[in-house]
Amino acid sequence: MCSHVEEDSEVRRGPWTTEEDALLTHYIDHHGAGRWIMLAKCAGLKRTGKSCRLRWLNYINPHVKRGDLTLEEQLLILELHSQWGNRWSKIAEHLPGRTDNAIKNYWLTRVQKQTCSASHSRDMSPRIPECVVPSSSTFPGSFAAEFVNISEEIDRFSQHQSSLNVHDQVRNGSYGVGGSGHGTETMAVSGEGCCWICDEMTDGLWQCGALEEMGNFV
DNA sequence: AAGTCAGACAACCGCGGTAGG
DNA sequence: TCCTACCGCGGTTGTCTGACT
Repeated sequence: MCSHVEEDSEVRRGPWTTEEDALLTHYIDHHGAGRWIMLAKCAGLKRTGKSCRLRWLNYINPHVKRGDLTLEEQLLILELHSQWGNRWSKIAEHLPGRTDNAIKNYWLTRVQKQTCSASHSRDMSPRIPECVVPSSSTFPGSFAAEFVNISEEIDRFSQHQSSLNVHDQVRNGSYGVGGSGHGTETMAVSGEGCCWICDEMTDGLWQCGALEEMGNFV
């Protein structure tokens, strides 16, 4: 069954080489994925089964989508994280082609960092973020009136993201989405005092506090 | 041009769950 | 029921690369 068992017990670590990638790809093409410990031996790789599995799932697998996360994906991650917490594999199930590792990295390097920098600039007490309270200049009309338009904004999002259940979260008070009135941004507010701006121009997701610090949001 | 730093992401480690003997 | 091997997940660390001085 396995004609390529290496006697050498030395285990390689660190970055994968193109030769190793080729060996792994070739073996999986012919025998399929799974049985990783056996696979590692039979493919002639001086790697652990775990390492092979990780390399396949996170990098070599042709279904893995690479490159920047889209605005829709970023929003979806936000929503799913509020629902599942750090259950990265669970979150990844809803983002075809994205791996749990990639989502985790995205969250830790982008989202969490922004949240931290924003919270450090203020006291840590729970509060309604300033950005959801409309000032007369930036949010004409009453606070209530602003939220009347939320459903329209959600519908806009739903056109792009039929899988989102933002409607439900807004109803139960854990999530809010409202338009800024400028046509290119949409605001999402979590129930934990966290506020996000989706900028369709830059295809990015901004945390209110971070934006305020940058002077772009008053 | 060289050195330093920070961000992004790939890879490893440890733990818990599960299936099979 | 216990033991062992294996798998998958989440947290953490390591490495690379580009920006900045």
